[in-house]
Amino acid sequence: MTTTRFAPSPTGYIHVGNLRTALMNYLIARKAGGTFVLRIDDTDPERSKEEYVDAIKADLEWLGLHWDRVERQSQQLDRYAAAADTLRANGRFYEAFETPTELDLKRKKQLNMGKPPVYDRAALDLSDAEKDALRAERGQGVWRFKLDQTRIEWTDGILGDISIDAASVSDPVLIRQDGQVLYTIASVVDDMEMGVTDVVRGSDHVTNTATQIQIIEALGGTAPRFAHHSLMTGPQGEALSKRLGTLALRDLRARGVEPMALLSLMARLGASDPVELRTDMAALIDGFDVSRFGSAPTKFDEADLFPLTGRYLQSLPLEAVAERIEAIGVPADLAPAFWTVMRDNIETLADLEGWWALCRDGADPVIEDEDRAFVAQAIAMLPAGPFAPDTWGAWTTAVKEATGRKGRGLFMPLRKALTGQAHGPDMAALMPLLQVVKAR
RNA sequence: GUCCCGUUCGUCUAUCGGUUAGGACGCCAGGUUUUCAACCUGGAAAGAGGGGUUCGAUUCCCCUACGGGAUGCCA
Repeated sequence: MTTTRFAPSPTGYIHVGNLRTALMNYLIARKAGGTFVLRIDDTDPERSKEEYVDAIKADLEWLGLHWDRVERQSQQLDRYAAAADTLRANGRFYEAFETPTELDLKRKKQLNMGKPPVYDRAALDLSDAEKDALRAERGQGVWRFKLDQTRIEWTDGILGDISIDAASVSDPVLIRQDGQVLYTIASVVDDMEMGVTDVVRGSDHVTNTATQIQIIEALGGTAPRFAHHSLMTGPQGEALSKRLGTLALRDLRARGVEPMALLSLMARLGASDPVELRTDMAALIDGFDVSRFGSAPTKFDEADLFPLTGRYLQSLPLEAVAERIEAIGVPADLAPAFWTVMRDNIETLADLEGWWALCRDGADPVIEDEDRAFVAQAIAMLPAGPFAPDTWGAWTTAVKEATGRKGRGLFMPLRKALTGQAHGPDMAALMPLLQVVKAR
């Protein structure tokens, strides 16, 4: 049975980058009829905050990415300790005593000599007496996993065949000096115990995967399938991390982005399938295939979200937005007509307010110099309100006969005089909603 | 520095050595609509650079450049 997981650490709000990972895992699980686990990676008590746990859940729920199970790493600490014992028993775990400063110095030296900054395994040569002495002097050491220095290979669901030389990677620290268990082992233990079959995450984890494969094997497990999607960049190819501040899900939500618009983009961007609006999750699940994603960095442009949002809104019936329309002050009797007219002309629901203000208060007319006389004459012919659905047709026909104008030259000046804009809803349908004509 | 991955129209991408290099979105132009939008038709638009291998390279190999990632007692 397919089991996937989304494993955010509650150290901030989730953003579009996280969402891509979450969504892929969600869609894979749903498509296979499997299980989608939400795992809160809160092993770091310093940075993890409860506030963010709640925020992450709220964001996922807003999008409709419902999880089947939720787990917290902070409640699995005994399992990690047990795994550490296994590694010790296997001879794959060793204690090291270098201070962060010493390690930093070693790395700099290696770099200067043009060598890769890989931990030199000096601790492996320590005798028991030396360890005792160091422990007495410095306290507990850190525990490192002893990599088997061969090439680590796997077939990645997106990247294809990957091969990494373990000798080019430092033996990972799995337990800190203060005893805190680190992500690398916690993640592996959880994936094994939760029966995760498919690990889909960002390509920033590729090197982790190499070491984790060895850890899994050392613990007697079998590696799951891995797939690493590319990371996104901004529209210019710049690292997205610089702009992530404005790309949190809650910011996008505040800016009026609709969940299905966001999901439609994220589920296809970077894949060979066209990005088009899907109005429900089933349609998204249906065409999803992680192997169709490319491995090159993907440019993400938040501007793409708004046309999709607009198209989504067009598909909504009045009931879906009735509350919002009432909230901006549209009388109940006008609401159906208002929504029918406006939904084709908005990008986000926030745009409705402007249109309602225009209907309620009228718009400052925009009149070109050469149209001044024409508009004055036409406005004089405009019947008194309230307007009916046939007002526009009757009025423009009369104006046409009186002035000889026709086509665009007839309608555009009138549109601009009444709405102050060159673009907007169908005038015939808009007229009954217009309460005030400032051009009078 | 070292390691991993990458680079095809503006964007996301297709192409398992031989194609007029295809599609989608966007853009432009016509058409339709008595206005806006929508829609229809058409159009412009791409293989980073240099070497190989081959009858033939976007495709395979090498180098260079550029981009992203990794190189933590973060995740």
